[in-house]
This record gives sequence, C-alpha cells and structure tokens, in this order.
Amino acid sequence: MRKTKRAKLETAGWAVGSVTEFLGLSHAEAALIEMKLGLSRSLRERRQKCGLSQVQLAGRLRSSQSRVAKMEAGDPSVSMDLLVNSLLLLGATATDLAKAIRGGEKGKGRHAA
Amino acid sequence: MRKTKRAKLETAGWAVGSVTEFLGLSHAEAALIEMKLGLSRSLRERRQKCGLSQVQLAGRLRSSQSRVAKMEAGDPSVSMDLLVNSLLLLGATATDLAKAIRGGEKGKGRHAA
DNA sequence: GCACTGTATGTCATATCTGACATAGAGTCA
DNA sequence: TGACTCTATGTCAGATATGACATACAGTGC
Repeated sequence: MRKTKRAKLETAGWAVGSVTEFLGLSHAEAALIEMKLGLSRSLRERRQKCGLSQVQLAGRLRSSQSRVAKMEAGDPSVSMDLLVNSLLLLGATATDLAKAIRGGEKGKGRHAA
Repeated sequence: MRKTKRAKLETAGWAVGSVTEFLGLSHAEAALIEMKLGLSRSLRERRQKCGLSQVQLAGRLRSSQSRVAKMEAGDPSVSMDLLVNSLLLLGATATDLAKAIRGGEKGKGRHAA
C-alpha cells in the first residue's frame, strides 16, 4: 500500500511537478510523494551548496553513498524521517523544511490575497 | 541511534516546549523530535475537530486505535511518514503540515546561538 | 455496583526501511 | 587507453515500524 503505487510512479517517468494524481493516487498519497520530492530536491541543493559529494555526505550521516543517491532520487524505499534528518544535519531549519514541503505543493492556495 | 535518545526523552517527562537539547541531543535529533511533536499535536487537534474517536480515525487510516494513540502521544515508534500520511488523510494540506512543523520550532526567526 | 465509550500502554509477527556492499555509467584528466 | 571521481542501481542481512491484539484506566450513565 505504501510502496506499490509509488513504484508505479517511479516507472512512469516522473514529471514530478504535478505528476501524481493522474495515476489514481489518493490525495494523501499524491501529496506525500510530492512532499518527499520537495525534500529530495532540497537535499541535493543543500548538499551541493555545501560542496559535498554524496560520499562525503554519507559520511556525515553515518550512512552510505547509495542511500544518499536514493534519497536524492526520491526512491520509494526512503522514508521521510531519513530525508528530514539528513536535511537537518545539513543545517536546515524547520522553516527551511516547511518551505521544501510546500515546494512540492500543487497550485493551491493563493499567496496573500 | 534513532530510538535510544528519544526513549530517554519519553522517560524524562516531556516538557516538550523546548525540552530537547538539554539531554545531549544533537540539533538534528532535537529538531526532528520537536517537528514530530508538532505533527502529533496537530493530528489530535484535527481529529477532534473532525469529531472522530481514535477508533474511528484508525478505521479511516486502516490502522488500529493503539497506533493512533501512539501517534498522538509522540511515541518514538511512530514515523514521520505515518504522522504526515494521517494528517493528509484528515484533509491537511502541505501548508498545514508546514505550519505544524514550524510550530515545534525553537527560536523561529533569525539569530543563532 | 455494572456496562459502555474513549484513550493509553505493552507485546508480537510481519512488513518495511536501512546501511553496506557490489557494480555500472558518465565525466575528467593525463 | 587507463585511472580516478561522482553518481546510479540492485541486493541483502539486520534494524525498525506497523497493525493487531490484549489489557488497563478514566469518565459517563444507569
């Protein structure tokens, strides 16, 4: 239930920007995936901005290069906990994460008025 | 690594508002816990606002009452994925989640140290 | 008192995630 | 060409989370 549909997404090509509900995902599933993708992108940006390779980041995280790659690829085997934790270790604040999360949001809501 | 220190927190009494780093948690660990607590609170509020019991919510989530209780209690065995997914199923938007996350944040704005 | 509802807490088999490893593709440099 | 770096992808044993269950506790109404 948690992996199957996301797997489909992976296979499907990932237009990501809004490529979700069209596969019959529930709003919740779609939103969750988009949030994770927002975090993935944010992680890669932050890592690069820090001038770190995946190997170096993996060292800091006490993880491995392959997992970092999967994180940045939005692999369905990566949990939100891991993404968030990694971002925090790179110095992201809760506000930064909030932005990354909303970054994955659809077209919703207006800005101010 | 992921559970041990949080377990300490649980045992410690949970003054939650800012009860974190004093135990020797890294910034990342502390922030992660606070974010989860923000989500926990948000989940309970939203559930109650919907007039649902834990049992009823568990039904919607295809989970169990005990897990809902643990979610709302901020139990360390509950992942962020589960919390977020649950909130989304209750109609929360990415923006709502962003707020809940930042709700657990310390010194919100700028300034360090 | 009892019965009922809502919530909390502990345990456990199974599902899922994680780090580590191997391997491969793409790019650079000499 | 080969050697090197960085990244991507697959696999797997071991760690962790999950749902289900039992049980307990507080409150309400009778």
